[in-house]
Parts: sequence; structure tokens; C-alpha cells
Amino acid sequence: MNNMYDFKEKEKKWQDYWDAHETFKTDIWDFSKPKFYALDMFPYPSGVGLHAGHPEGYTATDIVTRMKKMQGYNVLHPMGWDAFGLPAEQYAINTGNHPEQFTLNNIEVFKKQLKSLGFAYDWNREISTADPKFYKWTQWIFKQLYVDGYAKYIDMPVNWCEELGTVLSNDEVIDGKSERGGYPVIRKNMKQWVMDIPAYAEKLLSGLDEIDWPESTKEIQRNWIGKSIGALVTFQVADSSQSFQVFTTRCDTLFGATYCVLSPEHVIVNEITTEEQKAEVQAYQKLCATKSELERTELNKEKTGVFTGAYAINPVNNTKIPIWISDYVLATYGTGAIMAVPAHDDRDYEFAQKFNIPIIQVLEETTGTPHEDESKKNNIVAILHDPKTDKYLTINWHEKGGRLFVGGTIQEGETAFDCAVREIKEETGYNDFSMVEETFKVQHHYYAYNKNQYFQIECTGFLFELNQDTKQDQNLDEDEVFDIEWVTREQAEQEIKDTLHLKILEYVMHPGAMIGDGIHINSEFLNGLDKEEAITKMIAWLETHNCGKKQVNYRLRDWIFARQRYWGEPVPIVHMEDGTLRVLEDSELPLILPKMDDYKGKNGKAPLENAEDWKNIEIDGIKGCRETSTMPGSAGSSWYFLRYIDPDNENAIADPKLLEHWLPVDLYVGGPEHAVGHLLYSRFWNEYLYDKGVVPVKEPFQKLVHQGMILGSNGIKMGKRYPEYVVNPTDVVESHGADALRLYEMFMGPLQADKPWSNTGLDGAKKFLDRVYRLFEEGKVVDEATPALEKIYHQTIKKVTQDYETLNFNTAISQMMIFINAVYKEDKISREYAEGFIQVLNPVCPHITEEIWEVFLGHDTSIALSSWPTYDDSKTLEEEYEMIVQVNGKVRGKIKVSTSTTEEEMKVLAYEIPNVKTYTEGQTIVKVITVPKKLVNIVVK
RNA sequence: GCCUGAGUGGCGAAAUUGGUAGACGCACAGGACUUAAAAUCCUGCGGGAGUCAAAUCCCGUGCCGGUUCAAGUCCGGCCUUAGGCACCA
Repeated sequence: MNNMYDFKEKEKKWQDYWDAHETFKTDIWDFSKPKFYALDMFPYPSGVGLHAGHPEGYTATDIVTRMKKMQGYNVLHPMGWDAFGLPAEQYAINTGNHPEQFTLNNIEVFKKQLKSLGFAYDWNREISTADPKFYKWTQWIFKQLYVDGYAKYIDMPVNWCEELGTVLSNDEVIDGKSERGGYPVIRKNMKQWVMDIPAYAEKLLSGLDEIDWPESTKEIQRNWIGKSIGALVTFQVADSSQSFQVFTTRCDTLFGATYCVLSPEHVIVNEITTEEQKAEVQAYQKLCATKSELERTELNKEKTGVFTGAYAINPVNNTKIPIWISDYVLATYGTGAIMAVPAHDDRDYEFAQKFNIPIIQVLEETTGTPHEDESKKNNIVAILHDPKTDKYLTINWHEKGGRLFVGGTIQEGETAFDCAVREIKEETGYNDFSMVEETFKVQHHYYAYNKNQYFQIECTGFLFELNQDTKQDQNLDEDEVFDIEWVTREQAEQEIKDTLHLKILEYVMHPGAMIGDGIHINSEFLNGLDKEEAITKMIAWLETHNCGKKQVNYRLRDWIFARQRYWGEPVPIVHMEDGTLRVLEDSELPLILPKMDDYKGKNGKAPLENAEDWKNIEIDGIKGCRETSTMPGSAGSSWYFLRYIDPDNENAIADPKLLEHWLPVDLYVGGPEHAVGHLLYSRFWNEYLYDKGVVPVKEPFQKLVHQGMILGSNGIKMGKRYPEYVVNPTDVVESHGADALRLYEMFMGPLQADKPWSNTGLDGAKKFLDRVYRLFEEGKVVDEATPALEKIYHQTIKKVTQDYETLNFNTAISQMMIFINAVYKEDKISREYAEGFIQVLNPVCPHITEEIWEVFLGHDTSIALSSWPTYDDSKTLEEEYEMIVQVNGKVRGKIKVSTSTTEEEMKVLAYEIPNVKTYTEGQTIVKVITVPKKLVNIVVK
């Protein structure tokens, strides 16, 4: 009892042992065994060290790799450093350090911390993205992309962050602010290095179907890629030789286009703007140019825009429609121009309302069921609202038709509005009201019993507001017998059953564009068709008339691939004096980042601008300047997983035979925050390298799992806001040991879930380990067999093995606890079972299990080299079970029976239970359901 | 607004194809050991009614409704919450 397990000493002992014996070194050329490549998202060495979240994901892969190794796999489980990039540079600046020295120091700290957690990494394969040996190949990949035209130097609007002094990619901008630091970001035109990731949009999209990733992450990537299928339509500018194209997914609504909108930056704006409108247009353009991203997104409540004075010709009907400019049309999506169909698009509707542009309905919703031999007529439904009582006027026809609003048929020579007014007066007598709203038309099909006739009607809805409740005499036909009743909106919604009247009510309550599907009207050759049919027909029409075609568009934009910062990979490009670009020869790589004391840059210029000696060079007698932007942080991380396979190769990113054998990554664990950054960029580069024949697989990460966040014990994300709730893993290793920390983090709950930290929970994990250790210390391991433990032992090995495989570590651990409880009850355990148990516990708690393996079980080689215990499925089976007896679905009795009991015997046994008898006696038995090895349910009446 | 998840005791959480809701752990309570405490070991532990104690009964997986012999699980409609997207035409 006095020799308690000294985890501090023992954990250090075993970490040193693994290092000295290179226990987890991967024999990369050994292809004789099946391979398993487990990957962690490598950390950026930040200066604050590991946080509580790191050990969670790292332990998960560690458990799987340790098990796989014992199961006879050749395992690759590497670790490295995402050392370049904005985070490291910002951190260095904030703490007054030089990025290089700072990064190297932090790597040392991180490495020490990771080792103190006992992870089975092969440290021989350690890489750092800031190491020239590594970034030589980042530059090499860039070069290939440049030569193949995917890396481009173009003038484009970019996200400029003044505080950081650099451009940012779209995934680095969140809500108009920089992801790092939360500084404001503005739009700015700049000559930029970009990657043509949109060229891979389709492949990146379809590849998602082939990989085992969380559905949510795939969905985020799909949305980010944002594929939409539509049409390109050409509009001629009236009285001009100019034309422009619009992209639309709803070309079927072309007859409803009542204006066009160009983005303020659109190239033809200046050419088509009329003299009278010029001043206003230019003022608006200027206003938009200076708006920051944040202002743009925040100002999206109210639409703004300016008329250019020019008109476009709608190709389907040759109508002249005005051309406006507005910032609700984005220059960077589609063609930067749209046709506006206010009747069937919310944004266009809002804009048209504000600027008084006509709205033409071309699609009509239908209610009721169509029938042959329908008579046609035009109707109205009028809803009268009394603002004083907030009630609505209804007509209760009782059994002759239920509750309805006022309705009626439009007479010859009468407008819909006139009809509505007339019907209200005739049917209800109210005579002082005014119109609030007229709705879109609805097509309704119904059968009139009194006329024995099917009808198809086109119905317009109206909302009126009562001014005074003055009344005149009603003017009713003889068969019009009903009550006039004012009801609340809720009552109307509940009691009105007629689908047409309900639809009109919905329109009145939610005014706006009609977005849903329906039947085309006012659309010549499309009339009567639904949306899908009409789109197909319209595309065919556009193509035969040479003014449009089918088109696929993606939301995915160019990946901005340069940062005006110091701490990144230099771009291997020289800007020659004659204006050409020269890419460096392979022999000139790596292009080393020059050492600079002043790495902060001045006056908005890239820091490397000041490295005169480095920057200015001469090639073949022509002067030139090196590119002074550096690559973004996500450059190195887009391919680092390839380099682990062959980290010292000087002739290639890795030996092709090794890539062929080791790819893809079998299990990748990391946070969900990289869904559209790293995880998309790596797929892009990998797919590109696949097309070039450099890598053998299309998708680099076969299975991806996101670990959840470890929250503070207050249930809130750990961080600066509540420093008192931040848990530092190093402190925990110090106080409870690495094994207890690993065990606790794996036991907290499902790997994927966010989980609050609990200090007492951590104590519990430690207690369990002490309890295990005590068994050995107190000599409970015996040489004889312990048959009483046979079943639970085999069950435990089975469950733990399966749960590790599926990453359900919390339930695996709970099974091990159940086993240990059983051992305590038995007060002894055979050596065989003790060994097997220690082996399955080993992946979670490697130190204490190594210690027990050596000291109490007498082995002289590492437990990591032992073979994974097997289980005998037949020995996991129970021979007895507790049969549940239900009466009408309620449990009325339980009885222990043999698993071999037949269904007939089950029924007999069920009836014999006294409590069951009391519920069945005197009742009629309707039926009896038996589920073998589970229950009997007696249904009585 | 749209797309994904999630909602179960005092707490973290379990629960094959629908088949005993709450395994395992924490906290708590009682007992054993101890001069005592800690540690350890054992027992109990969703709420309510009932009883010396039981037996037994009722309620209970965010809310409302449905399917079924049987629903945490399936279907429809909501509410709350986390994450993602947000003028993407």
C-alpha cells in the first residue's frame, strides 16, 4: 500500500525508454504488413504551448495506432509543425520576438509537452513547414502550378487588412473582419498571386462522395464550392452596339424580367451611362468602392442603386427594360450582371418596390386538383381587416362550405379590384374601407356541387382595412345564407379549410416575391409549364436564337495565394525588367527566406521589399526583382502529409513507391474549424498532383473525424475571457499524470462532442488507474485459471477492440471499468486475463501498462511489441437472460430463462408470473408477441 | 432567412435492426476499516405514491400530434441551442 505507483518517475522512465529504443520508429520500406497511416492536424507552435484540446485528438489517433501496431499493422503516425504563417508572425510581433527564433523555441516546448503525454510518434519523421528542406518542395509544387497555369498573377479585388498589412483569403475573413485578430477588412484592387481552385470545383465537389467524412463538413465544402446550374443570357443595350451577359438559375422567368442590374464595377457601366445620369452613377460607384466588407454586409438591409439611363432589350419579347447599377449584384459572381424578376425573387422584389419598377407575375401557384372539362373564370378573394380589434371578416357558410373570406366572380367589364369592393359591400354591407394590398394570382381547381361543374379559376387576393364600421343593406341572392363573423388571425388559420383562401391569407400575411414552383403565365411559349419544364424549354429557345446557353457557375473563388508578410515561403518568381515573369529553375530551389532583423515591413510594403540584396538579381544580363510577397500559411499545410512519408528525400516530394504504398491517410483527426481552408486546399493540391501523376490517390484523407472542443468547467470555451477556467495539460500531467489525462479525456464523452472539463472527473480517472495498479500490487494475479471471469473477459476484449476501431473510446473505457469491478468482486484474476486486460488498456494509458507489463507480468520487451489479445466469440455469449414480460406494452414481470428457451416455452413461462396473471386474468388475449432472447408482450382487451 | 448537428437524472453520459430508459463515471448518502481523518473496500442512488421493509402502481428521454403490440429510436409540425452560409442571381 505504501509503494503507490509513482507516475511522475514511471512516465518519464517509459518515455525515455521509447525514445532510446525507437519503439515507434516506422520501417517505411517494409511493405510485408498491411499499412495504417494515422494523421493529426499538426499544431502551429504558438508560444502559449499546448491547450487542453490538443491531447484529445492526439490521444484518439494514438490509441488507434498503438492498437493497429499490436494487431500487426505497419503504422505511420508522424508529427510536425505548421510553423510559417500569420499566426506565428503575429505572435512573434506581439511578444517582441523574431519569428524564426521564436518558432524554433516554441517547437522545442511543444515537442517536450507532446513527449510528456506519451504519444507514439515516430520523431524521425518530424517536419517543419519553415524548414528549407521542406519548403523547397512547397516552392516546387507552386512552380508546377505556375507552369500549368493554375498559379496566376492577376489584378483583382482582394480582402485587404490594413492592421495586418496584407491581403487575406476568403476563408481568413469572417464577418468582414480578419480571422486572426479581428481587424477590419476592405476591398481593394491589387495585382495578386492567386490559385485557380475554381478550375477544380467540379472534382472537389464530386470527390466528396467518395470519402468517409462527417456529413456536416462535406456540406460546408459543398456550400463553399456553391455549384449552381443555370443559363447565360445575352442582353443587347438599346440604341447601342453594346451587350452584356447575365447568369440566371431561373431563365424560365425571363418574361417577368422588368429591369437589369449591373454591379457598380461592371466594365460597360461607363460606356452605357447617359449624360444625365453620369454624375449620379459615378458618385454611387465611388461610394461602393470605399465601403469595407463589413459595411457591405451590414448595410444589406436597405437596397441602394442608381439608374444608368440606358435600356436593355429583353431577348424573348424585345421589350425595353431599364438598366440599373447596385451593389446587391456582386462583381465577382457570375457575370457581375443580372436580369431582375421582381415577382419571383426577393431581392429584386425589394429593389423594385423601393424604386417603383413594374412587377410582372409569370408564375402562378396552384391549389386544388385539376380535372378534365373545367370551366374557366376569374375570381377574387377579399380579406377585410379591422385594425381596431385586429380581427378579420369571415363568412360562415356552416355546412354549406364552412368558414371563408369574401369571394366572388369577376363580371364582364369589371376589374378585379372593383369586383372585390362590390362583393364586400353586397355580401357584408360594410362600405368604408381601403385597399392595403393586392396579391399575386393563384390558379385554383374545384368542383361546384350546386352547379355540378368543375372550375379552373384564376384568383386575385386583396387585403382591405376597415375605416369605419358603417354598413349598408346587403344585396344577397336567395341561396346565400350565412353568418358574418369577425375572427382573429389564429382562428382564421385554424378554421378555414379551403386551400385557395388559406393561400391568399398566406400571401397577405407574408408579402413579397413568389418564390415557389407553379404554372407559367404571361410567358408565351412557356405558358402552362412548370418550373423544370420551362427551364429546359427556355434554354433550348435561347440556344436556337443564339442569345444564351446553359451554364454552370461556382461560388468558389480564386485562392489568394500571397501575403505581404515576412514569415512565409518565398515565391520562386522573378519579375524581370522587361515585364516578363521568370520562374526559378529546380536547381535554384529552395529559395531561402533572407534573414532580416526588421521583418515588420513599412508603409504598407511587403517586408521583403527592404531585403535589397536578396530582392535584386540579374538573370542572363537582364535585371529583375524577386517576388516579395510570401505564400500563405495554408501553403505548407496543403501537402505536409505527403512529406511525412519520405521527409529527407532530396530528389522528390517523396519516393513514388512509398506514396503508392502509404496513401491515402487512413485516419485524419482534427478540429472542424479547417473545413473550408486547409481541408479544401489540401484536397485541391492533392487532386492536382494526382492529375500530374505525382500522387497515386485522388482523395488524400480517406476518413476524417473532428474532435469536439474541451470546454471550461463553466461550459464555456476556454480562453482569455475566463482565464480561471483554462486547463493547462502540462499542469494536469504534473498533478495526475499523462495516463490519467489521456484516460479522462477519452472517457469524458464521444470524441466528436464538445465536453466541459471536470476536475473531479479527472480524479475519477486517476482513481481507476490506482485501482488497476492495486490489483497487481496486492497480488491478486494468480497462476490458476479464473473461469468466473471468462465471459466478461472475452466480452471486454471484444467490446474494447471494436470500440477503438470505431473511435468510441468512452464506451471502451466503461467496459474496462466493468471488467475491473468484476475482478474485484472475484478477488483474483488469472495471469492470462490480466495480461490481456493490460494490453487493451495500453493504447489509452501506455505508461502504467508498460510498467505493469514489466514489473508484475515479467516481460522484458515493450508491451507495444506484443500481439493484440484475441477473444472467442462463443465465450462472450450469455447462457441465461432476463426475459421481459409485458402486458399491453407495459413491463409486468421479469424472469431469468435460458437462452435456448423456445418462443412457445417463453409464452408458457410468461403466463405463470403472478403479476402477469393479475393483468391477464379475465381479459381476452388479442395476441402475443415474442421476441427471442428479449421479451414477451401479451396484448389483452 | 437557408443548410448541418444536438436536446436523456444533481452532473459527464450509455442504449444493435423500434424491444427492460439511465450502463460506466462524478457528486451525494449509508456502512466497514481507523483513536480520528484521508485513502480504500462494500451498499444505495430519476421523480412520485405505497410499505417496518418489500411487493406493486403512476409519471418520466425539449414541446405537440401520429404510426406501432411496443417509440429516446420512425413520421409530421414546432421550440431551444451550437456550427456553417448569408444580397451567390
